Amino acid sequence: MNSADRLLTLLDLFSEARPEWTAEEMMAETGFARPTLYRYLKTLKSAGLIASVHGAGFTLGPRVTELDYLMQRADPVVAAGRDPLKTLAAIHPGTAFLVRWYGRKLLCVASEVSTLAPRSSYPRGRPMPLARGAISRAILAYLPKREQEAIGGENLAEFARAGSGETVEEIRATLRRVRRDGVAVAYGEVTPDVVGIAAPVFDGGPEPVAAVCLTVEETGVDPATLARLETAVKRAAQETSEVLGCGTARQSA
Amino acid sequence: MNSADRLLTLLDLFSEARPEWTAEEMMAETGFARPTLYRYLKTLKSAGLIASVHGAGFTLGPRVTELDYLMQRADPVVAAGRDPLKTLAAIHPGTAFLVRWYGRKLLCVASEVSTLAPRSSYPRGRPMPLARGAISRAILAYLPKREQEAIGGENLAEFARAGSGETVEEIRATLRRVRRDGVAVAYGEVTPDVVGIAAPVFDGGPEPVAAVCLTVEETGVDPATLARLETAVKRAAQETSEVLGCGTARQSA
DNA sequence: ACGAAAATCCCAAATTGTGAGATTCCGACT
DNA sequence: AGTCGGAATCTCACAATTTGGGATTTTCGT
Repeated sequence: MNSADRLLTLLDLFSEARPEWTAEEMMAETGFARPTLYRYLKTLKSAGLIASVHGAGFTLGPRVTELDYLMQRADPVVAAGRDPLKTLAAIHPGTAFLVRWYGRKLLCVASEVSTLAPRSSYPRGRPMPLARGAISRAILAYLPKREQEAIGGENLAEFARAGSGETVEEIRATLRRVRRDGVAVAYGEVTPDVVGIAAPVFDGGPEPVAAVCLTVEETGVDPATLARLETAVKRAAQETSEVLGCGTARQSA
Repeated sequence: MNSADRLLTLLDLFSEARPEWTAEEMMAETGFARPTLYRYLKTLKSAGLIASVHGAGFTLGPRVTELDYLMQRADPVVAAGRDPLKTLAAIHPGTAFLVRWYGRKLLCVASEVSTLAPRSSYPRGRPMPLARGAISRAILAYLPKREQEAIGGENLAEFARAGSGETVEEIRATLRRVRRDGVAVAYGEVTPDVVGIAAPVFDGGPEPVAAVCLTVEETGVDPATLARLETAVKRAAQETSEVLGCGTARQSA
């Protein structure tokens, strides 16, 4: 681990429970010597990634907000999903949102709310679980076997709890069904009393880059309605993929 | 400039116009040797600040989004301003938003929309101009003389264009009036046909940490309404300050 | 399986980073 | 306004870490 890596580990200190750190606390936590720590802090501060708050302490800085704003505005996936999400949300009261796949991580990146009292919210930046919920399955179903096995093996307990299978092979069987249907459905796996319906988004490459998800209240979703919503979610995902320059073929591949 | 500083300059390459860079392009732009560049990229990638996209190229990475989410959720200013913003937006159709002051930069951090067809939007991360508009004056009015002079001197042309004064002394006179009133008003300085009304937020320290701003359509805002809105904005800013643990005394100091 | 581009490795030279302690700076008090 | 205390920076000797040209390996796409 080189000097730059060490410097960047300072960013990992900040958490929701502990968003503010003094230099002394950082020294204790990281073991860096005083001048070294201050050199690192100076570098991060001049880059705007951290800011010193009045009094004594450091927090994450404005550059983080700026960069995320930039990312959001320049993200072709967000742009492509905007209209499909709006259309989708208008079909049924609930929340329609877009979740990007980052290799080993799922993050909400955009959402449209069409109910006055949403059960849960899915704002940009909210992490979604990797091993349960409709989104998880909608993405994993389209990953190569090797990755499915790796992720399955590392999260067996969570997959089992969600009812996706007790073994890697069972999990893969569940994922094959999702792939056949082109859509995943989950009942209260992420939020109680909420049904999640998700389908993958492609940008031309072999792996999905995101998923479109619609969450609605579980009460009053009869099989016919569910079927209608599944179709709508698939269509939204497909429209998004097409804007990203992906032929429809990939979707069913 | 040390190695870590150079590494972080890579983040500055990304812009809305150019959100994706190949390694070759980065080498050409920065002058880093190939192995050096790849070492830097590896470091940033393992920190999640950049991601390599399928094909060939790099973009900003998921950690940026995660960190901003964290920042937003842990930000006491955002939390303190939530209810006051909602209340404020309900008073008149328009947009009520909160702008944080970061030393030399103003960034929107939260907003509430109460009109169906907003003239402009003020999403988290949007930068606001430093030298024109109600927000600018609401913040600058409460900075120490030295900083007012520095910022005034560096942006004379922009202040003049906004009608805030042709010289540093004139600008300071404008700011004194804002300070006396406790609120700043601007007619179409940032967005045409929109009136901005802003007041500063304090957290107990001597300098403001943010401003509350309300923007409404210029047409149909008679003097009486304006006076009512000014009072409402001041109250929202004051309420926010009080939640942050600042006595009301500071506001008029 | 093959070829091209992308990413990593190797290693000698030397630039840069490190850290203990002293010092300066800045803000908070009276 | 003056003084105190903690926060941030400086100094400098030592050496560890970074650098980069070129070769090599890996990873895709076809």
